[in-house]
Amino acid sequence: MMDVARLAGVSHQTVSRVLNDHPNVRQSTRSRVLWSMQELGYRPNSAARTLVTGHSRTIGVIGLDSTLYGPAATMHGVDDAARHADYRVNTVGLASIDRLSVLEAVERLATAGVEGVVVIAPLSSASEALADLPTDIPTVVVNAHPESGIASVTVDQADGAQRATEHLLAAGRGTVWHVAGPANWSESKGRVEGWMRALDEAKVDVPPPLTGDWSARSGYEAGRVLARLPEVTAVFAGNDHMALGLLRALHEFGRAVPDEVCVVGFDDIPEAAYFTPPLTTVRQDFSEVGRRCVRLLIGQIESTGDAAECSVVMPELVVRRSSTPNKVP
Amino acid sequence: MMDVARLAGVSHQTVSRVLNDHPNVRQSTRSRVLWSMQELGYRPNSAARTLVTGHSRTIGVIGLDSTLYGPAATMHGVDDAARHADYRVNTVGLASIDRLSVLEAVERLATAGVEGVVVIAPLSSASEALADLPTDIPTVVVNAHPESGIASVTVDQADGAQRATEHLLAAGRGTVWHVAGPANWSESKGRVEGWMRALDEAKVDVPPPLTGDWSARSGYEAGRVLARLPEVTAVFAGNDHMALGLLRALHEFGRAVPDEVCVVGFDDIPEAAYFTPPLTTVRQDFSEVGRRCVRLLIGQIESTGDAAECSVVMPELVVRRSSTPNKVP
DNA sequence: TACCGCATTGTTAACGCTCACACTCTTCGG
DNA sequence: CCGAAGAGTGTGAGCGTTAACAATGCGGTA
Repeated sequence: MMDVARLAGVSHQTVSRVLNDHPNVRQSTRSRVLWSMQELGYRPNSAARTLVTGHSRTIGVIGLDSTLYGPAATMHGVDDAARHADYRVNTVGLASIDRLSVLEAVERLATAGVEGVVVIAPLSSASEALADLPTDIPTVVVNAHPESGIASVTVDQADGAQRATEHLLAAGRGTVWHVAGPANWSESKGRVEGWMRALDEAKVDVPPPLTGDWSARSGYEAGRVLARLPEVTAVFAGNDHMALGLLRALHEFGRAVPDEVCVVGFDDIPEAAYFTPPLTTVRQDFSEVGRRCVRLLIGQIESTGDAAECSVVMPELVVRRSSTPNKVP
Repeated sequence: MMDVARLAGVSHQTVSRVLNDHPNVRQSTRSRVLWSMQELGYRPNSAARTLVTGHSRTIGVIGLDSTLYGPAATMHGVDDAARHADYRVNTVGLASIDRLSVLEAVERLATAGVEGVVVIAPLSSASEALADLPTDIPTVVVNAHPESGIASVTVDQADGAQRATEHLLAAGRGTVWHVAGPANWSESKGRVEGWMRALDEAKVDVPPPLTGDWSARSGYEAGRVLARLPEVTAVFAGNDHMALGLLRALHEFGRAVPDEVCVVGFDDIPEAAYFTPPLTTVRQDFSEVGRRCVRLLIGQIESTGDAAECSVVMPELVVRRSSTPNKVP
């Protein structure tokens, strides 16, 4: 910086002013400084700036070490929004999903000097771990439990699940079975809740839900059970990957989809439209979730705000072949 | 830090020594300092440390703003390896794929003070952009062209493609068609190359390859073309998602897989085993790729090394139902 | 006893930047 | 023609840490 100043014939402070777009710099001086910076290939040192201002312009993201579509898509939304707000993004993948590991991840980021944290790990354990966190650092959690009192952006899982279930009920085939996600995910809970609500309102029996782990494999396992029960005519899968496994199992057992069994998924992954048959599902706008996280977080950071705001994104039912039979069995 | 020193009755330098595990600190002093840190909830300031040491212990990752499985999985490998090496990870998603945007991303990271960059954006444009980069910052590129002379970790795409094609040829049905990935991806090129090599060696005709964009949609489009050509009996898809679309199209046109048409994909995404029918594919160990990237990069960083090393990971053919017909047509 | 060597600790000066303040030079109204 | 306001610029301090060197105290050896 001194070099730039010398070359431009000004003081280091003037260079700093140019760097920070201060108004009181003469145009000619400004361009001379700019030119010098160019000439010398000068790059401001962010560590020094952070040290003196106390602001790192960096947010941390805690993500799951998985390749699940939802978290990855949300991550991109976060990254994009942060870039536009001129913030850097520091990621930490969670080694395991217990609260200790969440705490450790937060600690890592805190030491790295982030100004806020977005948690894309919608596990109960994460929310709990965060609840009794040193509150000295702004935090936004994706799909946190509303009661937890932390700022969060949530997709209304229950609403989506309810609509999916109602859609299946509308086929008039009786009750709807459910392959749920892991019990410790808040998403799972919301979806189970919405599914039950729809069944209750329609006054039909609530069959016992099966539980998977979001993977196609687990959907397949569940499918092998369901396929053998002749009374199963409609299944709401907790996500699209499990729906894929389910479709596979039904196919193997010769149960035609959608003519014998209707299936609905959740997420609307890009491939869902190309399943056999194309999958009816509930779309979540993940990148919007990511963007809102950043907006909320930066709000908290820059206004020294408190307000544990919550933002809710509504999902949308996308009807495809897997739930629209031609003939009634 | 001063506070900690005062509470422990030592100088700030001794605190620093404890922090950095210097040998010459008496055990009793060390624990007293440690206790003070605990007591005061002290956290070292990484900006200050970076400023004085000149090392940020941060690496940058340039990724594609996509939810493709490969890049996401590689990213996790990088994140994991970096964490274990006690480096932080700064991500930047690429807004678009032109060279300007790559350069801009590198510039962002450089300003953020990263000590090295991993590029997970295996586009020709990325490699080119990187080739004429200010070489003042260590860089490792995933699947860069070997000729480019940059350090990289590559999966031997051509080998995988060749083996996939040979596997299809072994069914004895004549030539193998190919749905390639986008032309500007180095992966695509390698896979096309391997496919052609296999056909050449078997002395069979090389049909014109179709080109997709990795998405299931594009595979479906290609499938609608291929399904109508009765001479098509074996197809090698550039990745699993396109294979999925392909399967869908073949199904719609009543072409049985694998009995009429054999299909092989590439990547072995977790869902591939649950396609209808389960997909034969070529597995890439993405997290290994990520881990090696970090190892190479840290090697470059810490040894002030030059050595544009290249590391090659071999893919593996995974045979499933989609390429193993019962009856010969 | 005198002195060397080592373990342990303290002191001072950077690192590159921004902030607060001081200073100079215009410009303009009275 | 003088003084005040304000634009434009420079000076010095300090952000929290580590590196280099200096200083202290202890045990052992000549």
